[in-house]
Amino acid sequence: MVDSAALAGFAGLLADQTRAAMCLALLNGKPWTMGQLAKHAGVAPSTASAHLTLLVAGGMLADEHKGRHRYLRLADRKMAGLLEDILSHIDSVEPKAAMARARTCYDHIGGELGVAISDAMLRQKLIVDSGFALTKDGLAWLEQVGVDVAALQATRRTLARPCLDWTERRFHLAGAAGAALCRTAFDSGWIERTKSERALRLTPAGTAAFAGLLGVTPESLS
Amino acid sequence: MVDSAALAGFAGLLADQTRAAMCLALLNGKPWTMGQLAKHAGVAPSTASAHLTLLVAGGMLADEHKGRHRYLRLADRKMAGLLEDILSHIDSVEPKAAMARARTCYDHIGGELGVAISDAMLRQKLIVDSGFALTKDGLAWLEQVGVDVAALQATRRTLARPCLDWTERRFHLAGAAGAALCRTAFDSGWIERTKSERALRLTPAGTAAFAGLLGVTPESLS
DNA sequence: GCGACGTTTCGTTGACGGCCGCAATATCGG
DNA sequence: CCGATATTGCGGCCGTCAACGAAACGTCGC
Repeated sequence: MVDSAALAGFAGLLADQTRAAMCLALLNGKPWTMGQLAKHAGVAPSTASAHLTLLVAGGMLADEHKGRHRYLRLADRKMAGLLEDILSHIDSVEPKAAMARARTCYDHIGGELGVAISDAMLRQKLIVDSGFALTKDGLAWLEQVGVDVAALQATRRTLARPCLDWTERRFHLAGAAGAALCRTAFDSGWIERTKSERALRLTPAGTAAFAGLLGVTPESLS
Repeated sequence: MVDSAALAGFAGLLADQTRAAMCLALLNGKPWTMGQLAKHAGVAPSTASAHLTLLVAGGMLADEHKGRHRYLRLADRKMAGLLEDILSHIDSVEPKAAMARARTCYDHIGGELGVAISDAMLRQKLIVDSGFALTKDGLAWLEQVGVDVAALQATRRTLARPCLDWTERRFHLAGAAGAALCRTAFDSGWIERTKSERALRLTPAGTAAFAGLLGVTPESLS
């Protein structure tokens, strides 16, 4: 039996807006330094340091001292998953047009939606299994979607690569192509940001678009 | 920014031990009255009333006025599911700072440490397989550890019995001997309480002691 | 209607926690 | 070694919130 003190103590870690903001910032899976988090949360470094010490002691975060920096990240994937569970529950109070837990991972689409898209692209041989490199069909498909492939190839950035999602433990499409696809999805009104600035909502238009382009059905996202 | 406020607000509902105790009590799915919850949480009715109003306003609980009673229950099944998710995560995170998932089970040692100790005692025939009764060697071993066996036998309490651990689904030593062993371990500095008051931390001295007395190695606790 | 009981509101008290600035410590670059 | 940068520790201030008792309110049983 988990006693009330343990539950209250754990919840107390997130019950402060400053600490909550820090944990949310770390949801992208990348380590931040103490100073970055302090600035992000809008508090003095000394204040942030105390908060982060609390969060680490409470098992929410893990830290690593490297030189004069203290890098912080979520303790593990399970913690990231729990945070997202809580967030999705909070979000679910409002209209639930979103049928999937989707979110941006830096500049590309992550979460279940990202994995579903990548799965479908693999199935249709638009990308290859190893390294997620785009096939000829994949390049053509991107053009059809509305991406300026030539412009992408002009940059030095890797065109397509896999990115491991925290909670899904699955790969999804990243790289220049992933970012371009995400931008197109926004521009076309297929996805839009929720208030949380991190979560995505798949619009009805987006549902139709992904169904037509990839055969991704709403059921495959549940 | 807006998101962190929502998260902090929600977590804040559970961040108080009194409110946490109330929510835990409601996890059985049955409605409780205000007075019952007040007594259960150990606070005055006026205090409990304020807390429950908060929890209802925050969407965690639902209430229903019937006559002169106010019946409270979790808002919905999803909320109950979320609570259980959080609790299960806490269970796996709580002992993270310790080298083993140890905890007290009433007055004796439970968790992985308790199971490991009992396993070792079985292996060394200090207790018998059925009923965990102490053997002659077991009584001598307890004396060696520093337990006043004669004093234990003077009480009416069962000397040794098995206790089924919640999460391990394995038996560990309980009864007067289990309690005495736990007390000795505290007094000798082999184990100490973490802040959570429920989890235990095995000290280096404890690691050495259990290794010498039972051949229990840290590896067997992982 | 009249107590008995459960609940709520109000006002007060006291403790805890977040915040800052400043000083101290540790590391990196030159 | 020195200045710059990053982080931590220490006081002290201030707002917030949980706690209580007393009193008011509403309901039930007789």
